[in-house]
Amino acid sequence: MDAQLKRGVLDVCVLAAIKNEDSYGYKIIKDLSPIVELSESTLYTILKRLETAGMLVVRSTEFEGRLRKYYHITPRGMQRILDFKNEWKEIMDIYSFIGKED
Amino acid sequence: MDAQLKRGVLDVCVLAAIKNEDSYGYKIIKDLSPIVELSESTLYTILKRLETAGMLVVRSTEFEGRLRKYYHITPRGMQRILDFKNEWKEIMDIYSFIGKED
DNA sequence: ATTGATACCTCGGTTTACGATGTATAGCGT
DNA sequence: ACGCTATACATCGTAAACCGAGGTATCAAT
Repeated sequence: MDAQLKRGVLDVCVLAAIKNEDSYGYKIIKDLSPIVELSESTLYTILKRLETAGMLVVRSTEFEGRLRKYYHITPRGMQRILDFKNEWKEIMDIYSFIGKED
Repeated sequence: MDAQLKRGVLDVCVLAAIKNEDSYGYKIIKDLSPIVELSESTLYTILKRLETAGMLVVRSTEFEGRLRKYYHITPRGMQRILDFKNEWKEIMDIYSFIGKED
């Protein structure tokens, strides 16, 4: 999928990936891979960004000798998802316009 | 609408705006404004980009003393629209994923 | 004469996806 | 013992692209 098209949706995808159950970086990538491909460098950048924005909180744990950071969505993060859904109507209007009069 | 969300769709919007009838910069902005807001600086950047990519061709004319550059879509530009429509399924999958299990 | 609409364009800032690269542990096959 | 793969984190530099601010110019209306 085109990199430009991902902008604006990747953030929300990551939030959606942790919405129902806390998750960690490596697992988020695996879970999202059937839906959207994203690299590790991109994911960790997004996670840092969302944390700074207060849309998720981090809890560092140790799992089988390896560091594992669990991410938990905040109310602000949930709101971000709702905002995106409200914006979806506009996206659909754009699609209708593009497909008009073939 | 969020600037990031526009990426990847604005190009196609501009192509769609000239798809059925040749148009010029100022008019394209007016025609698109109900669908997507975009600034002049953005539009002219996009037009130059699409021209370089061979997706449209330009014809300069004079209209009531003012310069007016008409843009005409090429087969490659039409193909770009088709490609976008094929990518739409992936976008819908993303939306389904985000809305899943509320 | 001044304002607003029409019509074009450029520059710099900011955001963001991604490849390349680095660190470290655990487990498996040879 | 050694290498490879999977797991799991992180940083850096690059390129793409939207936009505000600013610039130029014509024409109509006040």
